[in-house]
Amino acid sequence: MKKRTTLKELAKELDVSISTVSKALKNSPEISQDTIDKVKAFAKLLNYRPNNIALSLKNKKTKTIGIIIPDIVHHFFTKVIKGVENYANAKGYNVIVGLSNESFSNEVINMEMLANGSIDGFIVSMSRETMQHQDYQHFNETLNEGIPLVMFDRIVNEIPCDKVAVDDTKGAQMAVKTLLNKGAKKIALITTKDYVSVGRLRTKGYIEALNANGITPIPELILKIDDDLLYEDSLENLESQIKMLFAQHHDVDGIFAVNELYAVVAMKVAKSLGISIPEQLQVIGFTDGMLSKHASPSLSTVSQHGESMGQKAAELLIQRIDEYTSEKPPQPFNSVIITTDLILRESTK
Amino acid sequence: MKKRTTLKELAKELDVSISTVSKALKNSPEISQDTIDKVKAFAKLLNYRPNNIALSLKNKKTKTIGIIIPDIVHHFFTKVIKGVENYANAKGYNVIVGLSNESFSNEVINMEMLANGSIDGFIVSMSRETMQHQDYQHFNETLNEGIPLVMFDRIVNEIPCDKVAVDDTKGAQMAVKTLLNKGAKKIALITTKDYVSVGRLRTKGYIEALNANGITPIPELILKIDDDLLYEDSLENLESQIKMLFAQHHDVDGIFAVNELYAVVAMKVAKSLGISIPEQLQVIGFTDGMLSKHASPSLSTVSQHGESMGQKAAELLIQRIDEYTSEKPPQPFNSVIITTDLILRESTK
DNA sequence: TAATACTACTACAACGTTTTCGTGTTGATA
DNA sequence: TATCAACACGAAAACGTTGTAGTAGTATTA
Repeated sequence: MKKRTTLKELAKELDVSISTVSKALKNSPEISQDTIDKVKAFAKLLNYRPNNIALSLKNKKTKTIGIIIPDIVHHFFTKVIKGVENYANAKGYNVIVGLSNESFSNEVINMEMLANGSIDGFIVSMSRETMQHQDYQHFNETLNEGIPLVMFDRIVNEIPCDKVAVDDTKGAQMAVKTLLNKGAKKIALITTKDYVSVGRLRTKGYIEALNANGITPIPELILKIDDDLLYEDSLENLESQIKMLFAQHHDVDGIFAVNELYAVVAMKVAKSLGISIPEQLQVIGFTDGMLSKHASPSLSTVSQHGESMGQKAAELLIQRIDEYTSEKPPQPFNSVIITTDLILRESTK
Repeated sequence: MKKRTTLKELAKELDVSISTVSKALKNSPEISQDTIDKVKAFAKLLNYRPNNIALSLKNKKTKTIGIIIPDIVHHFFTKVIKGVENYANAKGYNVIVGLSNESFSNEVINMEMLANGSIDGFIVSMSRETMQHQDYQHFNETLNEGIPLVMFDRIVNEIPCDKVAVDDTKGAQMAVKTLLNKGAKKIALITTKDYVSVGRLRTKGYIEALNANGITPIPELILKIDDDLLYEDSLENLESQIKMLFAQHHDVDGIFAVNELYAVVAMKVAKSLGISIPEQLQVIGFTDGMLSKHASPSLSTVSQHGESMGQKAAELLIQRIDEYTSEKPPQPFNSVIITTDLILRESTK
């Protein structure tokens, strides 16, 4: 196990100064071609590679961005990470991932752990708890310290930063409108509690689409699921609520769910009750993940283009980092909307 | 936008030396309580936090580990990351993610990008291309530079390092044995090409289980899928191969697939052919992901415990990092096997 | 009262770079 | 033969820390 080669070592061996070595490796015109060749050859021999940490310290930039997400076992976030990685890597940046596990304190701790010089900027999707508490102090502190921040998906207006989101309302509208067009008369909604911004916005889209078609939304058809503990385990609660819905409203012939899991579970319950899809019941979900694609019947869904979101977020962030370091006049903050697409599969007629 | 506070600034304002400030913040007995209190109060006021990069440079350790995986849009890897993150964070480490996208050169580039001082160690699952080329030079170089490395899941004996893997062969054996016990007589296998180590090992388990029960494996029943381009898109190839299998062997009553996607697709094809599951055909997959849980019928599967793998890998790596820095006598390399569990659901009787 | 021992600090080197500002040697010019 | 570029290189500061090795000034001891 050898130690890493440093400029100092090269200098000593070649009997020149550190400066000379450094300049030679950068093809400085100050250095004779002879020396350049010698230094380079020797550097190659010893497999010299500049120490990134030293460079970070000197340049005051780490070429690393931090992405903080609530959950990594989740197709959508995974796609976003992929988009971020792709763009960031192409720009010479590394990506460091922090998981909040939907917990406020984890989010804060994670950000503090990184905001000590380890990263040049953040890409964040808030934890559920943060949305609930509406405590955005850690974001503002980060911004005050001069660390740029881009929020995505779960965004909130109070924070002055760049944002990337999906047109949740419009996507939901489109989905519900499509169900109506395909003949559904009584459409139920399975959504989250209102503090989840995306759930709230998609609910809004659902209601607007109904209103636009002269249908008065029926509160009983709107299931607001509290998925505090849900996610991986204990879907029973969800299943039983859906069962009750079907029991009380046997004429429901359309379901719009704000994520693919809810939609798939709804289909499962429906099938177990002998309801045929899409003949008797049409279903559309949100987020185009593995589940939608491989469910049976496969699920029509609103695609969020997570990878594009990640790319855009990374682009905005790196742009902002450049702006900060170049002391350019600050640009106004961007709010980019990634448009959704409706992907029709077997769960709709 | 303020700049970050440094020791120097604190020192100047308080009219003491930098050393005094540094020591005061660390409660050094060299410093009077009076000064300590003053320094701390002022530091809090200015929201001082030590610069991590400077510390990394000084201590020659970054408290960061790099994890290189072939694909992040994949439940298993995602679970592993979660496990790594949890353990690493608890130990004060950050996790930086590199994606190879199953490409050899991406893997090499990614590792080189990080092996310049940015990280203290690697956790790696090889790309498919790397397995194919059998070119492990970049791993060995990394090790030679004194950067510890832990491989997981897709491992290979040639590399002298710690390893964490699943008992692929045994897990497959168990699955096939279970199918046999549940009455299956003619069991097909859907696996990968042999250069994928886990596919090869699971195939081995399949064959051994059959042999142990006095059944001679039939080559035609073994589908070796070339998923070079597959994954996200173009499942048609896979579907048509499975269709052909059923056409030629209508009496197949069991399927073991080396991942959940293959299993789910197999079920889909079977259902489309009017084959009932689990009555006429029983199916078991590998990897307990979202698909298995929410497929219909839900899929019996061999659970890999990705999170445990990640935890264990992180544990081994951090242990090794500590060993390297403390100049302790080197311990022999560990090869940890995470045992699999068979989770029985609706796709088996 | 001089030697000694604390106390409470400060100076400085070091980690590995880059970069600015010298500086000594050539060769050409007046 | 002085003067001055041009050339090729070196010294040193800087990035923000930490820790070792001083060093004043005061208090204790012989």
